[in-house]
Amino acid sequence: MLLYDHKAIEAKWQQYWASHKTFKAINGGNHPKFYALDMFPYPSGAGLHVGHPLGYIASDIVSRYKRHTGHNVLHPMGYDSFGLPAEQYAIQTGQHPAVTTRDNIARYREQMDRLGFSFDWDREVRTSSPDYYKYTQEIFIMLFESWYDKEADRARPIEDLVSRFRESGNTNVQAATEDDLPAFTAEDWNSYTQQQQQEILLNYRLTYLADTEVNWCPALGTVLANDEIVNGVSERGGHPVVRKKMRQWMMRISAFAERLLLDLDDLDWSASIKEIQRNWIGKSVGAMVSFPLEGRQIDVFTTRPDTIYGVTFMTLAPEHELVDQITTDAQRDAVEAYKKVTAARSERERMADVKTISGVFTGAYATHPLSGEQVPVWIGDYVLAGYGTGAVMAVPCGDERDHAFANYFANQEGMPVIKNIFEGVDVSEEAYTAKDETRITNSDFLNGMSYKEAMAAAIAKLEEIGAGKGKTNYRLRDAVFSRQRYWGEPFPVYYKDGLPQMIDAKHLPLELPEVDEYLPTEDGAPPLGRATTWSWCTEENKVVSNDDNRDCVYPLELNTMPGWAGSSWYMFRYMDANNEDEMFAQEAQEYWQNVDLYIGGSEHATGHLLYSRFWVKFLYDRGKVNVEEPFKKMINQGMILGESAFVKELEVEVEGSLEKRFISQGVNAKHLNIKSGRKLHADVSLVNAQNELDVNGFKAWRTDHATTEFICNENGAFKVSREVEKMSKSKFNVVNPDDICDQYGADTLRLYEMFLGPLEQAKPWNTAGITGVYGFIKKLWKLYHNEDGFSVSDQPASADSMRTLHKTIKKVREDIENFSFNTSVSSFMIAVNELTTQSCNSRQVLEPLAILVSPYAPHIAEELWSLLGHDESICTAAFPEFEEQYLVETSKTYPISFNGKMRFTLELPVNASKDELETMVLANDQVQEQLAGKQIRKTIIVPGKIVNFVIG
RNA sequence: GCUCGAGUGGUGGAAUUGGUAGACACGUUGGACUUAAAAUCCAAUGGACAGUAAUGUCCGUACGGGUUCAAGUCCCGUCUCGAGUACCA
Repeated sequence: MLLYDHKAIEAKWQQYWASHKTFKAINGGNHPKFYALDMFPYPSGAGLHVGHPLGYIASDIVSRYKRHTGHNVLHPMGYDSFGLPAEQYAIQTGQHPAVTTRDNIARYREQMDRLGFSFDWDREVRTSSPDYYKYTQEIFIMLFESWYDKEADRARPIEDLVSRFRESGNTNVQAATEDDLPAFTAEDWNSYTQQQQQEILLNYRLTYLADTEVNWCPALGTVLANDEIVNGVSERGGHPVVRKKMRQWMMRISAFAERLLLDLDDLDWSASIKEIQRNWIGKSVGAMVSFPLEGRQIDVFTTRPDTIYGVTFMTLAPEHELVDQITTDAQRDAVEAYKKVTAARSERERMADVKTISGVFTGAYATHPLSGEQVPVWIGDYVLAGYGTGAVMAVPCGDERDHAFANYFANQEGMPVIKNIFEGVDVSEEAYTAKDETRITNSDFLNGMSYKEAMAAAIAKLEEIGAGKGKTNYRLRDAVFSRQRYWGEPFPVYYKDGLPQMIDAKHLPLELPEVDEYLPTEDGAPPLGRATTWSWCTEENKVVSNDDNRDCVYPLELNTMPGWAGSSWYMFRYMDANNEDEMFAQEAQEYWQNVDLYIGGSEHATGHLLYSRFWVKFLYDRGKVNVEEPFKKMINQGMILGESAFVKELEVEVEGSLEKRFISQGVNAKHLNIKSGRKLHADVSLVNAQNELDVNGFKAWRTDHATTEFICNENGAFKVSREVEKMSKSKFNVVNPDDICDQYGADTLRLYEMFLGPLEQAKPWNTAGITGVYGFIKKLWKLYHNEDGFSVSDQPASADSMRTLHKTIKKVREDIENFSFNTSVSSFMIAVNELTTQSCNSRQVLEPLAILVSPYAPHIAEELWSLLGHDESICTAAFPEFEEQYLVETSKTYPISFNGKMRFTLELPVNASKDELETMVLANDQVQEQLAGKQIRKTIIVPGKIVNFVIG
């Protein structure tokens, strides 16, 4: 084979790897383990574009490198195959989502197989497969049967809690629950009915049913989690979202807030993702303070108890439950009117418009717990019902929002003059929000204290008089876990007397029922409400018809689980993917531990990456796994952007009537009578590297524009304009990896994707640039061939060639360790260019070179390896070791600078001392020339680096 | 608004601890081969100025300052872009 035929070579080796199971990972053995994981894809109908494989290529390079360096590598792939698009498609076409999903997966698989990934496909998982989701259901049951012990700071079995209740009631139990659960004694507990006991336990379980304000998306017919909403509309589809009260399954992730925050420190993740998670968890340390009011009390959370004497008024959220009770008759009409107005404003309006200040005085006065003063109580929508207690103590001198509110309502009834408690600070114009630079004044016992001292003293005093206590608040809310959808995991739950009951894990999976349509029922129940066989028989332990009237038959839950359920634990399933008896064997997990390298997009920062950390901590507490974090190191690959092509369309007036014209980029349009213009996307496949449009192709594609006249440039070509945008079908700028593989091959595509730039950066795709790496591959091939065919000599290589080789070994090893793949590709190019110049065809160099490139371009490497006479796959070859001796040089090219400016270079002995260097350099003619009689004021010589003269 | 990150040729991007800015590619231009095209190969390519030329000088890493023998790299200020967040008390 003289010519490099990428199609034949790549097909041959892909087949070889598949039939030999080259990448099958074994659990155990003497080699150190390495677990490289990609975020598994949702198999969409559009297939892969060139942006998708970027991360897969990077993880594949690392995986192949780790195999070469003697690691046992786990590198699996699977599909996050429950999700909305398949269901939307089902609604439109009636095709079962399972069918759509299966077809899409087949296409993804085909595309991935062409790229030569070293996945162990025997471990594939699909979240929508009952073999998999039965364990997702099992974890749900485990969560239901657990509570969070704050004292031990971990999750525990619920039986444990029950026995505590039986012995001593709930007064000594510190559990993560909603606030203010009524206290009961052991006698109380034991006197409760089964039903009452279950209702109480529901308040403690890690997954529980609750009536909560949820984000309801009418267009999608489902609720959405906070992280599924972007700018007040749904992340998918951009539909409006409204608040609605619904009974939903919730996940008590808030119990884990502190651990989720703390353990971030030890993760090798990007600073930005960690920061996003920190903000999302939103820890704030402060105090709860109670303000009595006519036998009731208003509780507030504040991060600034040091400013307690600066309280000028209080503000409640309009939805606050006390509002109706405390409002005076005189203010009632105004308060009612305001409540009406704010309730009508959608969440989105409220968010978009944060500048408008609004509020109403309730007429009520609370009592300041320390000073005893009367403090007017207002309502205002700048206070959020959902955070803290839904009420604030307003300190205008130290808080901008309070200051703005006080200013806006200054001189009105119920708005006193702003109290100032900061020494020597003027707060008449704006609030003083700095903490550390002043002392407290006008504050009784806090006078003269700093922020820190006053914080501690105020909390101590409040605790002493029973008016408050130190408290830490988190922004992180419990997660809504119910979705009113069809294509998700069914809950293993049936209802008996309105109380949820778990199906025993041994009867799982509870498989999705068939439905006639994938829409909600007429009375608004989720799609599962359409199933006629969707009841649970507790005697037969199976799903039975809804018509079954026996006493042992109960209705099943109609909601399904959200997309993040299956993806929260899949990294463990890969460790023992075909286990039919349990989710994974303990030994398998103990062997593989957790993921050493996780590669995926940063868009999952507050969804998948937070929820999976939560589930892993839970599984750890319950002894299922021995690690607390799923992903030790993570890299977030940047998006590959598309280069869209645009055709400019003008509307011109010709003899009194309006006509359309397409005009080429760079053509002067002054002679036309232009009325308006716009640009249309042109499919990038119709545009060549010179930005010239295939006009006939365009006309055939956009038949609606077939008759429009094209105004071409002087060469008769029609040029489009280019713009970088997100790669997507709707922008007609999608580049398909299959096309690239056909034309250039997978090795070239892999190299080119890496060559584009640093993995983590977003960058535009430009197919034209691929010829550079394609040329490299061909030059690499030629190194091993002469006119007659394969030809490698057994003669030792020259010193130059050995230097080139070892320089490259060093660089590539460093680059892979640092995930700097783009610079490796450059150094391969340099190596091949140099070896070509050196006419090197020595086995001594070409054999290790094949191994060096094999993680990046595995097909050509395998082919060369086999041509070199090896029977085994190159994957088993040891990665070349770098040997310093080949890089040792006798001389070094020194830059000689004058006043910091490099003037020329000199070859000087590498081992010369400072003094020797100085003597040699000064003896040089060029130096004397540069000096031109000027004096040397200072000489800086750094051996191995530089020589610099300061002259003048 | 706040938080984080980033600004280097026409383009993607290189550049250990401060030590020869622009590696490697793309594109462009010129040339070779060819009836022609493609492919391939060779040469030039940050800008300005001077010179027939080899070459030399000056300016250049968003902008303005500073530290240093020496700054893309360190410090201060400004601007722009991107990401996250959005009244979180």
